[in-house]
Amino acid sequence: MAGQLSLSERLADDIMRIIRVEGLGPGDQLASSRDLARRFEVTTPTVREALRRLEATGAVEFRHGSGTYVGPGADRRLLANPHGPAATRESVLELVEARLVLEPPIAAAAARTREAEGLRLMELSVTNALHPPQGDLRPAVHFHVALAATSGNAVLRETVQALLDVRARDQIEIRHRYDDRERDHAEHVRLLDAVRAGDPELAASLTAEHLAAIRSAVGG
Amino acid sequence: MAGQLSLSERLADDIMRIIRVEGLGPGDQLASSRDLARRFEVTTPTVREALRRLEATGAVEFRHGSGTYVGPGADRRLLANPHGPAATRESVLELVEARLVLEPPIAAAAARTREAEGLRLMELSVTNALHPPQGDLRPAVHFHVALAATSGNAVLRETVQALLDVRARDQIEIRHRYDDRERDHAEHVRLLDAVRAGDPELAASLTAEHLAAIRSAVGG
DNA sequence: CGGAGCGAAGTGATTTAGTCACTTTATGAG
DNA sequence: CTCATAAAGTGACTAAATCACTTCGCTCCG
Repeated sequence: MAGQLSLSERLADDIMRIIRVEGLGPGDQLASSRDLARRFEVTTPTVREALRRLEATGAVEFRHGSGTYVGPGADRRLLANPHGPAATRESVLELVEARLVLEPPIAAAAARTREAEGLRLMELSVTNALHPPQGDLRPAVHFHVALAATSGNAVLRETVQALLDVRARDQIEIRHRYDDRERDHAEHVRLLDAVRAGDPELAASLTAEHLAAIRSAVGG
Repeated sequence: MAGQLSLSERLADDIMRIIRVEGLGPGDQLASSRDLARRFEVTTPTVREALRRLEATGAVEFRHGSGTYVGPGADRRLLANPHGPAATRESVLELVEARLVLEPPIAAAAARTREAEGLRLMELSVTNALHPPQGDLRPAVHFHVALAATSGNAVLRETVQALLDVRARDQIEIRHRYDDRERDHAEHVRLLDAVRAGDPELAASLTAEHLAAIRSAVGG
């Protein structure tokens, strides 16, 4: 009753092990399907099944004609379901209300820890919002993710990232409902100041206000 | 620059659509690979790639020789990465600390809402902890998930579920470090009472204490 | 009548072999 | 030097089998 793992599941784990021992990060190219097939002594369709599993979790990305590459998500523990249910008015509201519960304490934790790299990302996100870099193809770190990162806890960062990824799937139809960039920016600046000042209560309450505004805009 | 989705990605979405329009839930059997291949006019390896994607997210499960079945996770928006990084002492601690930030406010929300079905699950979980049902194959709902469900917000429930799924992957090696079932049970009972009484502050602080105990046991 | 065992049918698991489509890069003509 | 083009490498997908496992009905024996 032990090895209940399917071949493609073990294969996927083996491929992740390769990625980790070789220290590959997002954007790095992986060995070709044929190479992997030879290396593990299986056929290419089998390798492809394993890679599809990893693709679903954002661990790898396919580029037709070019190769397979390491994706974001390779080292994340939490993910948004890429095949999750479609958005409804209720589900969008439910998501905002969940963020209203979860993100204020995260902001408070960030104001306590003030992790350096997270602070840098918050500043970067705030400035980029005004001067969107043109030739820059960097993944445009989201402010709330940077805020969570400032807590110094990667699980909290990944949680916020996953919540925003869920929103991203929904937002295609919702975007126009609440897209007040200027107000967003102003609130982000105040939030950044509160974190810089090391004021957990203020950071939490500002986050709550910010999300409450979004909630009412979305139809709460 | 529109349809950048791979065939297996679209196929996976189509299969999820079938599951939803036919109202299939966890445990229900899906059409066979060959049937799906015929229906979508592709070959079986292609269908299998799509199903592997869904398997990775817990949306479907394969049973060799029997069929393909709908899994838990089919309707979840948040997931634990099945191919996430291996557990370390630091990562386990980081996970507990994240829960310490996230779960107290969830407990408070539960004490405010007191959703009926969630309360029932909490009671079930508490009683089952003492009298483990023998012939029962139900997925043994975890107390903290039931607590989150009592908030009435499915995103909060899925968040806690995902966090616990991450722990489950790690816990294989850690289980023996903190397995004080009796103490757990006692704290769960008190927590249930606080929620029943509609006391958000007490529910939050009890949750914080509970998780802090786990943290120090794990080596904080 | 009832249970044990056989076996066929259905299913997933994997292979083999090949074709097509796309991208990148090197080459060579202008 | 520039640009078109050929070549090589890659993923995408097909086609047709074979193997392994599960299930279930049926028969046969008790």
